[in-house]
Amino acid sequence: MTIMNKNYQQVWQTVQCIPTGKVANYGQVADLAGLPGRARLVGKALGMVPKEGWQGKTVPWYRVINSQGKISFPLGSEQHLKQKQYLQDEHVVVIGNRISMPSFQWQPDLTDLLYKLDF
DNA sequence: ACCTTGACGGTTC
DNA sequence: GGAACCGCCAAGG
Repeated sequence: MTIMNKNYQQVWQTVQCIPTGKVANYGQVADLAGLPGRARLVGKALGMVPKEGWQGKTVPWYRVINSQGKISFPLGSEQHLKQKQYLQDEHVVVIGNRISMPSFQWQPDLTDLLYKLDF
C-alpha cells in the first residue's frame, strides 16, 4: 500500500469498532470518523479496504449498510449476496433487503470509542 | 485543469 | 413508500 489517505484510515479504524452482529450506516461511520456529511467518502474508503486488513485486523466492511437499513449493492449482485450472507452468519436478520435498524444498529459507547480510536 | 463517477444522505414533493 | 434534487469530495480519465 502506497500513500493512503488519512480519511480512509480513520474510516477503516471506525468500522473495525462495529461489534459482531451489529450494523452501522455510512453516515454514522462518517460522523464517528470525524467526517460529518461525507457518507460517500465512506463508500469509497470501504471499496479500497486492503484485502489483508488494516493494522493487523480485518475490516468488517459488510457491517456497513445505508441509512434506509438496506444493503447498498444492487439486488442479486455477487457482492450483495456475499454481504447478506456474512451478515446472516452473524445472526443479523435480513428480510428481503431490509434490516431492522432499531434492533441491529450499533449504538457505540462513546468512552469506549475514545479509547479505541486514535484521532 | 475540467468532468464524471460513486458501496450516500437529507429534504421535499 | 418512492422519486427528483442537491450537497458532499477523492479518484481516475
